[in-house]
Amino acid sequence: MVGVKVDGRLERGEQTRRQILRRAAEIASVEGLEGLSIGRLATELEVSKSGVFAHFGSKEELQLATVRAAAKIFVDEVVTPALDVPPGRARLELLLEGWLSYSERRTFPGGCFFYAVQAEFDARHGRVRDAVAEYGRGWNTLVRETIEGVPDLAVDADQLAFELIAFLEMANAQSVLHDDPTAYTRARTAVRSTLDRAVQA
Amino acid sequence: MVGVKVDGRLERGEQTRRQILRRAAEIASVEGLEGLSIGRLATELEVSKSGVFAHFGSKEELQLATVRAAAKIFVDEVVTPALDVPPGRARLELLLEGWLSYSERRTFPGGCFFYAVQAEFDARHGRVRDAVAEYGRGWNTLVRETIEGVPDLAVDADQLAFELIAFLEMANAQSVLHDDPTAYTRARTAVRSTLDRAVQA
DNA sequence: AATTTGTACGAACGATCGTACAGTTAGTTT
DNA sequence: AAACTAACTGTACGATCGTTCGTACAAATT
Repeated sequence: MVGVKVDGRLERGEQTRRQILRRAAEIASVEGLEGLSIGRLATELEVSKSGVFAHFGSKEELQLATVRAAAKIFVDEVVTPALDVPPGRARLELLLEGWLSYSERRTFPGGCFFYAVQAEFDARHGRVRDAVAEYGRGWNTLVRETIEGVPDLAVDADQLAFELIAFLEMANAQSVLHDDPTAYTRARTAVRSTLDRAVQA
Repeated sequence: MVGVKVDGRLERGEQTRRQILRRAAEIASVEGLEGLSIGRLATELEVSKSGVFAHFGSKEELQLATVRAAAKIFVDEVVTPALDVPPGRARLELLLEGWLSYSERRTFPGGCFFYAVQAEFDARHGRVRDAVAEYGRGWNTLVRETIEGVPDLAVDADQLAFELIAFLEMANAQSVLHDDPTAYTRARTAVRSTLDRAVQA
């Protein structure tokens, strides 16, 4: 039964909502979640301002929904492919390379969505910051646990996760700011040598 | 002749300007250079909005002046102390530790000013982004040249600078976002082991 | 066929944004 | 003492912000 009875109105609403959130995530990766404005979003999508607003009820809810939508894209692009291979060094390398590729191919036009919004909200207060921080913790945890799944790797997993993630974010930052794709090469070099060193410990 | 004849009006103006820019840099490190508003700045400093505006003539000029003012603080806090010791490993370590301390002690309330504004402007266009990118290049160059001043360190200086700076920025990001001071410990560990490994190469 | 439900619209609100300009005040020059 | 100058103020502007509300219309339910 593929064709479940579906309300055409709800269907249309969800589609509009998806379009709004996709565009919102794109804008936010460049101009930040505060740079997002409901009016601009409406103009670019050629819908009414109140139409956009009605989907979320407040700007804060729009920002939260945008973060969730971006997280879904991130998971699809980076996390899920890595979880498709068994734990071990291959999974770890796929996870890291997946991140670099996700950033490098500009899944979001401003580079990694979460790099942008973490830096934007890190020193603020409120629900958006809390949500962003929570996703950051989730990413840290995933990397750490993936490291722990690698045998013959008797190092501090937290420390190694810190260093590896640092390389990824640095590559994103440098490549976007200076339009310099070699940053990804440097990150790959750093990841490989750090991993090699950790395995022979 | 210490008491050079000075125009008291210009003197007062410069002092006001300095107060504006100090506060502007503090705000921008938390809320970003776009989060800065002339009206808010005026309210907090208890001066008139037009008084603030008159000092710069446009918001973009205020942003540029804020970046320059923050750069001066950064140089005073991080760069100058390191240049006071002769080139070599001691200077490199002082430079890196100076940065970590500058971030850790919250010279700017939102952590490193340049981390915040780089992430904010990296994907934009215009004079502010160009200025921020230029200071970023200057910092990269300084770290690389300081590395090159260390004897018995036959590694790719660009690569090493990439990795070391990555650790610093990661510490800043993690500590601010998660209110976690142990990020600095991790960065110091990473810096030391990376440096030790580079020196025995 | 009548009624309810959900999406989207248009107009308007108070607040705040950056900016403009004429006027006030205080220190400098003549 | 008069003329001038620089910092600063007060008021006002058009634009845009997030938000509210009443309405229009299509789809689903009765």
